[in-house]
Amino acid sequence: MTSSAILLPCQSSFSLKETLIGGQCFRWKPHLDGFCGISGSRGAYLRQKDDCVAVEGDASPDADRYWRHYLDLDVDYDSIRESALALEPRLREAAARGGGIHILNQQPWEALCSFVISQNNNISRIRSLVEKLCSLCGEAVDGFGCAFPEPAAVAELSEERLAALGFGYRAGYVMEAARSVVSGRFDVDFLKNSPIAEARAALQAIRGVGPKVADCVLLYGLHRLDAFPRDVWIKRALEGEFRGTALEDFPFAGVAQQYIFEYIRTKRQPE
DNA sequence: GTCCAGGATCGGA
DNA sequence: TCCGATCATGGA
Repeated sequence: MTSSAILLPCQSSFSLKETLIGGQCFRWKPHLDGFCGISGSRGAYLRQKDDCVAVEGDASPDADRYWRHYLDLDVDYDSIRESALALEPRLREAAARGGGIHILNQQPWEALCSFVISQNNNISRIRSLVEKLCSLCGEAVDGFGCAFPEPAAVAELSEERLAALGFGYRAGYVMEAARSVVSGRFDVDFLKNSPIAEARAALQAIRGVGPKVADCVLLYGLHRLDAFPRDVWIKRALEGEFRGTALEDFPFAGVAQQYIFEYIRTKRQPE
């Protein structure tokens, strides 16, 4: 981390921590007063200082543009949050807790693979499994560990090998996800531009991808903010304090969902 | 030992 | 269409 830092201006409400550690992505680790991780083939050490994010470790000429986009810093989340609150006042507490979250612009394949792994699993174990996959067949990124593997590299593994690493019954699903990308069945352009019902159906045609994982891929991998992943926590909230909410049809439903997810998972912790 | 986790699939009602 | 059983694994 010897390269000079790039400073990216951000809205003062932005929370780098909640964005990187809140369950969208499983590759960022706390480091000193910031976070270390890899997106695509780029490693970086990110820190937030008030209205800026400092980027170190990426000497690429377009590092500024790349990380601005990855962190979605050009989108006005203050406006999204206010419209969500206007639509659903019960969101007040959740927005106070998770309102600094941005939706990352992750690689579609990484989101597909990560959330196939995530099914019926807890976050710490998902992180561990994703890390194993990267170490196994991801390319080394100087000073930051291994990149998320290419789909072709995963497609060349075997179900037995993955199962032996602890992937359990998901091993076959991970292989299938990789093959769907290699074969072109995972059509990013279609998923990005089709009506969301069609995009969901296309994703659920991949074995191991159900309704929840499909929406995670759409939200986190294709940046479709109208997607609305329902995991066990969100289902509880929808049957409890958010019963009858209109948020699911909100154009930025996925953002509101992320506030709720952060809120219900952390409200019993001091911070 | 039991329960749970950013669930999906399958067979049977 | 809906419901329950089942699927590995490890931490609480």
